Amino acid sequence: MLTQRRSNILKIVVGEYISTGLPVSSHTVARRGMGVSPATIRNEMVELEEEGYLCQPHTSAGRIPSDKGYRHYIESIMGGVQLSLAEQRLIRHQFHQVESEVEEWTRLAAAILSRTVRNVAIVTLPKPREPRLKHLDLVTLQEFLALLVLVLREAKLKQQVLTLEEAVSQEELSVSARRLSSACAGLTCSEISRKGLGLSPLEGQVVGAVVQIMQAEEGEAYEEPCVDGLHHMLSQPEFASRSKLAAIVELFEQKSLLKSLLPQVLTGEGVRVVIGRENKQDVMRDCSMVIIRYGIPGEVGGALGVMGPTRMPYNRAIPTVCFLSLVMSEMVGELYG
Amino acid sequence: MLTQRRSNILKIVVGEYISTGLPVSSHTVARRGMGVSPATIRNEMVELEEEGYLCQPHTSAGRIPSDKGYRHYIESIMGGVQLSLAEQRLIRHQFHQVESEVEEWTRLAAAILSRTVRNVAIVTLPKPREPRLKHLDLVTLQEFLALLVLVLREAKLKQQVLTLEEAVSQEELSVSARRLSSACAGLTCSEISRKGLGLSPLEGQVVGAVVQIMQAEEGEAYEEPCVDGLHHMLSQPEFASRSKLAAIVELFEQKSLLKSLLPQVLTGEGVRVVIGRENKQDVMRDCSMVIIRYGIPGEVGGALGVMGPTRMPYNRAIPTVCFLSLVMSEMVGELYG
DNA sequence: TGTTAGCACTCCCAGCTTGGGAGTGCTAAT
DNA sequence: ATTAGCACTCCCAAGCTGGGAGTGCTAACA
Repeated sequence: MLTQRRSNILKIVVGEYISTGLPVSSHTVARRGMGVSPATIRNEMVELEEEGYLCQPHTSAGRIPSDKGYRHYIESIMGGVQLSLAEQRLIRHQFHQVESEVEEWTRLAAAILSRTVRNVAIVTLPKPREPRLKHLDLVTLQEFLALLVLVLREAKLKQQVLTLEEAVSQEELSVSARRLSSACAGLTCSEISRKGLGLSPLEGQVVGAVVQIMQAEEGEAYEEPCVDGLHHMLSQPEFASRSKLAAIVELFEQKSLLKSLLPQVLTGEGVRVVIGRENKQDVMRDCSMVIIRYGIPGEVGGALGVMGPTRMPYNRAIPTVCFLSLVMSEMVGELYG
Repeated sequence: MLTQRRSNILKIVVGEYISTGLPVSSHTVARRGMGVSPATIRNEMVELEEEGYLCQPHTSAGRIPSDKGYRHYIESIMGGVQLSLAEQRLIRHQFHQVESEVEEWTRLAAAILSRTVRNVAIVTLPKPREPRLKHLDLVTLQEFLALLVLVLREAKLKQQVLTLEEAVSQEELSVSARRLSSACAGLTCSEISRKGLGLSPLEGQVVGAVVQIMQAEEGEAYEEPCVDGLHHMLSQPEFASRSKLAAIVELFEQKSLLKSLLPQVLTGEGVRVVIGRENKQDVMRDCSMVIIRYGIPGEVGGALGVMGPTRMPYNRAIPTVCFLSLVMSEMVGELYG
């Protein structure tokens, strides 16, 4: 356990380093109102370094927080900071503007998050744990082409073009669509596939496609994420090295990689902070993530979070991520009942 | 008009500079089989420089092509290079794999393009010039919430959540949907809005939403583009300066900016190459674009292209862009008849 | 015993210097 | 017209250097 004074020093070092990016000297800490001289601070800093909370880039430089230092700052020093009511109102207001379009939610969340934290934001669309069919429609495109439209329970659309064996009129398609739609409404993928007998060839084909689409939907833990704020990374001194930058940017472009990363990290509820070497990926050694789930547990949900160098404004990132999760959960709740 | 020899020299300088990124010396050109000594090459280079095809970074360096040099290379020297048949087959094959999903076409095109040219690729979804409604459906979500699903003529889906004035059953919704769907099928936005009289309040609300969605659809010249290969820029020496890089990345993240850029450039048919200072945007001063339209002229179409430093492999970029346009046009044609 | 002023020491870093080398333009000979 | 020879230019990486910021240590002090 840290003494009160050491705790204070750590707090100042973390705060200062996060805002300036430069190693923090004993003078700087003393000036931030500790009431003791730099020499005393130095003595304390030696202790903090020995206990692993701080480190020195080189002998005659100031101190910077280690991963452990950040961890302690977040868990024991920072406290449960929240967004101001004004900020909360503003965010809520922005969400109500795009209430009717689910896809816009994620974009908005990503935009807000990346802007407030000045780092890269990742937000996935909400995804049901067990997708159920709500409605199904068939629309003729050309003689042998029809468009299959699925509405999943969570107001999510899926489409696929079907190449038909024979020409079918829109009326026939509509009849089949209505039959299948009422037969399969509310069912899961596996329930539908069990029904797949005693149907006309056309209906068989449609059901096959439906099952295929829904299976693909079921397979993934998260939707493809929306990414915003990549450009923030360019201005960060920690990404000065080209190779590191390239590796990270590629990670974000290959959104499938991100998808595989989310489930590893997101076990359990609540906000999760992963700092520096706590990351499994080598590329992320100098990065931190603040991520969280949102949605209705066990029913429908997604993930959102922010990623940046370990020198990240956690006192902004954490409350913003938490609040966005809350708002998104509410919106999902309202829509999906 | 350039003499044959100067033309050859320009060709070698451009080719060499594109592949190495270093100023090209008279020795290098001589070694590439001109049959004359470096001194002769130098004399010619002085002429080429005076005519504005080449320039020198500094007095005692080799030459690099100017914008005018690239332009001449593309128009008079490069010739109508094409992709090899093997490459064409490979690309066609890849497209047939994702035949049924329009959105995948654009992603695939962007992936292929960015990979072959090793630069950033931009591909928009196909968009009808004058969207027409094909089909319409209403699905109840909750007591006062319904999902409006539009199928536009080009197999494009749109969705919107409607907040209803009163509770309406799925049956009633289906009846209204069927009525409106058959009444409005094949009509444009303005034709539908003219019909907007003598309807029930519910139907009025639906028609209102339909008109609004379709108007929004009509307003834009291009769909939001899919971007791939941003990471290629990081390895390019011309983006060594942080500020330039940041400006460009931001341009690509703000996809709306891109959308506004496309119509400016894409006037007329055929491939369009914009080199360096020919760009209107200051950020793009050192960049080139190779872009083209695809689709069915006057009916439905989109844009695709590649962007990178002026030192771009035009002899790959141009045929790839052209061929992708051809394939995408065919696919659009097949689907939309 | 905790705190602090003083001081020698460490080490980074920006700026300068320098030598080598790549490449040019010019000239004179072929 | 072409080219060998040569002096000249200019970049650039490497080495050097002085200043400065910051530390750890010591000894004095409350």
